[in-house]
Amino acid sequence: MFVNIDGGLYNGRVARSIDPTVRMLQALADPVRLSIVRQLASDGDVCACDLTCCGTVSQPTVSHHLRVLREAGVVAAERRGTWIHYSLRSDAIARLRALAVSLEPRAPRPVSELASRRLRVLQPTREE
Amino acid sequence: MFVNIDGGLYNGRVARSIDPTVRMLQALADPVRLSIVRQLASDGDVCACDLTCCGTVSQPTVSHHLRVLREAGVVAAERRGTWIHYSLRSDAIARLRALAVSLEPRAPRPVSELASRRLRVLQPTREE
DNA sequence: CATCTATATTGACAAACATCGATCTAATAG
DNA sequence: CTATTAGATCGATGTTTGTCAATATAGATG
Repeated sequence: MFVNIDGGLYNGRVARSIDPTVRMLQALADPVRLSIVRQLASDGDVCACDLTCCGTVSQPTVSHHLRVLREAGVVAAERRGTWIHYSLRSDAIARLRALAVSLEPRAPRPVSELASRRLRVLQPTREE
Repeated sequence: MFVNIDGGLYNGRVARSIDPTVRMLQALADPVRLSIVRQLASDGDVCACDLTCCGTVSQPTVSHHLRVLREAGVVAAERRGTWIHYSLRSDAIARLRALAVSLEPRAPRPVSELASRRLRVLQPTREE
């Protein structure tokens, strides 16, 4: 058992990732959950019953997906009487936007960063 | 067997999603793959060998992840002699950014959209 | 209290997935 | 052709995940 590339423990598989960005992406990376998130984005504040009745998945499945989204910090739940209203968390959206921006192509990096690439003394130098 | 919420076929589980955004999110939602993508974003153009040697996962595993990223349209591969260079696809990043923007809170929607919400004749009207 | 409705939880099951060792393929060098 | 190196593919394995039916919980209401 050793520490993995992302800090998670390795025991036959990568451990449940601690990186909040990965957790958010895992939560979004399901058709039903993304559909829920899109509905929350367009409606702002949605009762869980509105999500249950309109989909093709059962109520327990919707509840399960809402739990995944909640535990990943993507949605917030607020009880109002019998109903529970769900809404998107703005920090989650901010995190997603930050990821997109961080992956955007940048201006050429300083030489100091390039110098840290691994040496390849046993291989012919790559052109470029 | 019936059509699912996202158009995929249902046969005990949601079929492999056709939604390219979901495919992209599934590809990104893994610690090793996100780490690869981040390295590609910072280095611009990376030889697969540089990804193999620096991680804690084996070469076949890296190759597998690169395949997933390639098939999801996140990265592009280009052979240069013995090496294969990988780079981020700008359309994938654009898609990610578009998703983030589409989830951003908007100005209040026109009433016409609100009218499509389901009627709840058997329940007391919710305040709000 | 009993009843009803909205959600959550549990348990089970099959499909998908991440991982690795072993092997295969492709390109280059001698 | 042989040897070497970079990558991909295969097969097996254990884990995770999405799904549902059944059941439980929680608030409201009579």
